[in-house]
Amino acid sequence: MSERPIDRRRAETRREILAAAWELCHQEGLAGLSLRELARRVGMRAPSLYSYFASKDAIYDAMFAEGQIELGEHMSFLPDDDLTREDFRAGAQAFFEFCTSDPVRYQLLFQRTLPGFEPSPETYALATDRLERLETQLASAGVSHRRHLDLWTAILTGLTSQQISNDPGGDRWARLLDDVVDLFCDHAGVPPTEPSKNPRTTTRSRK
Amino acid sequence: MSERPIDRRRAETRREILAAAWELCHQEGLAGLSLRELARRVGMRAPSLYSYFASKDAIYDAMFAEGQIELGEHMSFLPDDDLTREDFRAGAQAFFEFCTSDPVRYQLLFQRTLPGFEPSPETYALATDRLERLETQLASAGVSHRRHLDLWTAILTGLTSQQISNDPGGDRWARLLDDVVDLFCDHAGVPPTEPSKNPRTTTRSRK
DNA sequence: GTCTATATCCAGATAGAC
DNA sequence: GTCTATCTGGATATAGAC
Repeated sequence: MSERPIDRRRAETRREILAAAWELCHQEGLAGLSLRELARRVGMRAPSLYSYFASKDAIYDAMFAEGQIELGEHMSFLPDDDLTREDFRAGAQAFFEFCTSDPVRYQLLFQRTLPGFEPSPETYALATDRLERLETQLASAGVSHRRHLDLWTAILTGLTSQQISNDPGGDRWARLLDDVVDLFCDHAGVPPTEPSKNPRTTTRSRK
Repeated sequence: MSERPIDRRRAETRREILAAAWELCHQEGLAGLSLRELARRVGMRAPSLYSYFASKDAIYDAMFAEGQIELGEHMSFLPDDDLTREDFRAGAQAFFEFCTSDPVRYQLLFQRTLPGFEPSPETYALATDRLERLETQLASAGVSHRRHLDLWTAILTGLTSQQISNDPGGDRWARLLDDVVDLFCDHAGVPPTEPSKNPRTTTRSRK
């Protein structure tokens, strides 16, 4: 289970390559990733990359996995049980911020735009695990219909993708977030937070 | 103003090339458009395409324009004045169907995923004209805040993109459409349609 | 005017020397 | 592990036949 020095070094080089790949994609677009240029940036020739990744798609796959893990960490502040309306608001804000802060990452994780690329089963499992956790969280707030889960994801990705496509760097859709969360919560039956109490320490009326 | 035969022929060949380009993109993905393969499919060699389009991006631009015009036609059944809640429902259904029926076209029109490609000003004007018409239509139903316009587009593109990305060919998000339209209309103050009257022939209570 | 042929450049990927 | 050399093939652009 412990890492040999050779594996540590190898993992470090992989990380270095991935960091350069992200930077390159930020500059040239997700599909603009070129192995020659990527290799140049880490002081290699293109064929040497194949010692670390089996193919260009394997690099995309590792980036996809990295993005999913980052998203999981970014959302990990949310409790698994007894979500309040405040948690919905904070969760929406966090997801929105995560996505809009890196449109290229958003494109890789949530849009299917790279011809021929599909995440590997192991990597895709990261995405489904995350969705299952969300399902659990919503259910803990009494939102247990798949319709409501689907509505929640549609609302969030809708605001997010509009913000990215039509007002990058701005807040035209960001400002709608709180209203939309309230709209959803009213619809899905998540009770309003009592303004006089602290939602994180109050006993909930729901059992 | 009238077309010379030579221009007619040229326009026809352009249309033929565009049709083949759409077919190729449907098969290989939007970014998978190859000029060699495109030329092969219309019985040409690649360089001959340059007699009809100045560049590959010019082909994308023409496809973008074509898509915008198709969308305009697809939505043209909607009146410009006095939209009812029924019109919102029908409009949402029509937009959703238009988008999900051709994910590649949706990607070209609404997502910014082709590195380096931007529609020309003339072509982009088709998109802004369409959005202005939508603005007018919403205003005619008393929905005149930009917040509501933005919410409407976010909701529609959210449901649409989720359907395309996560349940292509299915109806998982399509089934949410009517509920969401009602949610939006309640929020934006579009009055419910009286069930006993025909919304297209009834005198509206709103002036 | 439109075509074929060709030139240049760049892409992902592999073989094999070291 | 990293390199050079090379394969296949796409994108752009030009020359010149017809």
